[in-house]
Amino acid sequence: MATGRTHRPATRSRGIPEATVARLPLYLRALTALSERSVPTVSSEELAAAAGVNSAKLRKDFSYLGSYGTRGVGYDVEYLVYQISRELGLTQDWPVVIVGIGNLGAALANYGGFASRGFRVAALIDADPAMAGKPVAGMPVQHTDDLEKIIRENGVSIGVIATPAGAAQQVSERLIAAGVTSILNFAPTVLSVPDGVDVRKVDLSIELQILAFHEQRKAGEDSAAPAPAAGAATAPSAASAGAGADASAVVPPAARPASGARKPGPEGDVPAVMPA
Amino acid sequence: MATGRTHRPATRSRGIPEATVARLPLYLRALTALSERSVPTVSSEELAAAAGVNSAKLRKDFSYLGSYGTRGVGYDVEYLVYQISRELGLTQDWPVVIVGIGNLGAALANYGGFASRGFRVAALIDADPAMAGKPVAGMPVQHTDDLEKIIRENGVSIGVIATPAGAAQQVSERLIAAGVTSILNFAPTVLSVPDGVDVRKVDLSIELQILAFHEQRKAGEDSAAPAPAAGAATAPSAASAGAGADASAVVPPAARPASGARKPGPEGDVPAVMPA
DNA sequence: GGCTGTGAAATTGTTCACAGCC
DNA sequence: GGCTGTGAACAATTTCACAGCC
Repeated sequence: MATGRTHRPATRSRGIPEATVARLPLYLRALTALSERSVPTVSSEELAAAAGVNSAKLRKDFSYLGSYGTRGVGYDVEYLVYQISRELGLTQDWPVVIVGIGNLGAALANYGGFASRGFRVAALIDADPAMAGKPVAGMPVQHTDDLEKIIRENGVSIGVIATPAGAAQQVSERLIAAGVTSILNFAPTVLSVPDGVDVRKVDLSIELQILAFHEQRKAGEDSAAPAPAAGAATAPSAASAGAGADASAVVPPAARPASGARKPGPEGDVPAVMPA
Repeated sequence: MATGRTHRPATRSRGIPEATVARLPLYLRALTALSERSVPTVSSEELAAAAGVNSAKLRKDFSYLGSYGTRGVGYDVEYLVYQISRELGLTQDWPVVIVGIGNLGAALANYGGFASRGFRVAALIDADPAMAGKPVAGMPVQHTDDLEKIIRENGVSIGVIATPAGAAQQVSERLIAAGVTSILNFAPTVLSVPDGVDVRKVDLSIELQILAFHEQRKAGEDSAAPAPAAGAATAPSAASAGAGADASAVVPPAARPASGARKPGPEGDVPAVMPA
């Protein structure tokens, strides 16, 4: 799931499966909430419910970390918080830089969820000279020229990229050259990075597209015909969005590129809605 | 991967595996870029590189959609753009609402990636009366009181939640009651929703935690001792972050809760760095 | 009696490798 | 000759179900 040229079996890391690692932060969040309410112990069933998974999976996950529970009783909340934190590496301080202080970058800088884990925003970096020195989230924005210096002086190994897509690859190269080995990428581009560098992607529109896929299927189940949306009326005509949607959006090509008739698409080839 | 009480085999949807669905938006993005450069055809190898996957996987993925390529030649870009768009349901207009117009909500409202797919931000909603009427991304923020009305009048079936964690569950209930059946949740909470409602989560700090996990392992490989970070000096002491990190963060509990000696953690139990 | 820890089974996802077509 | 489409092998993940301990 992490990108990066992961050629090694990926989970050579130390036995803990990737899927489990991806859930540890979920468990940690649920446990932290319990800890704040001074709950001393939880059963796998309760904790699983709080984390939104099923209990068998949770127990299996924890079994990769060690035997931290007590049969007949459950798990000690504080102890487990600590063990998971340690496993995730959150018992140490992780300075991060955020590059690209637009709307999203500023939102990230202000996001409390970082600081409350072991992450410390060490610097905000932007290419716009007009931004330099302006305070965002109580911290002056610094110019890209100083990127390498900032990385090195702060011992940063994790970088967050929130630049426009066009700048992301170059920014990632500079980050990596300066010593960063993990990147969280919000720009909608595939970064190509050398071996040994981890990249994780968050793409907001991808998530929406996945929802749309399922949403469409739901509509198809209700009635036989693939009806438009769930709600009723309106739909203010003109398929292209209000503001400046690039007109290229979705145009049904004549038919198949070459050759004549083929088997139609899996569900019948008729476009449900077709812009005129 | 989608949350929601997915009890059905999940991929009863129409044969297309979830993992494939999750990659379609990636392919679509790469194809759109090619289309803009007027590239007529691509091979699975080229397209795979552009999308950041390997070609076997891409071909397998496409084979679930149908036989849209031409042996010896490759795929017709325009045709494939259309087929994937249709499969994802992007040939229709999807009005979405964003609830919670803080930093993140505003960033989402301004994010161009939505409009350029089939998504149209139909309304911005916030609970703060002071926000009401204020323009964000060229659109007046509306008050939560009108949530149900807005949903119904616009036929919205997809909602985006960018509220604080405490408000998220209640907002989701109101959205669902008003007709929303898919939710993209940015609040760091597990939403519990009825069957038939899809939830996808994006949690910024979770991604960072996963990176930290791998980062920690890397450090361990370099030298025998688990060295701090990659870079060199600094690390401005004081483990807790600058601003208002909740002091409860990470406290190593005395030892095991009950009983005496146990097998130590998988990697040896000594905490790498321990706040004094 | 209640609940964890874990082998074994079932399911899902990925990669290989090659037949089939242009 | 080049490249897609796909069965078959392989790998990862999830779920089951129950032995083992408190």
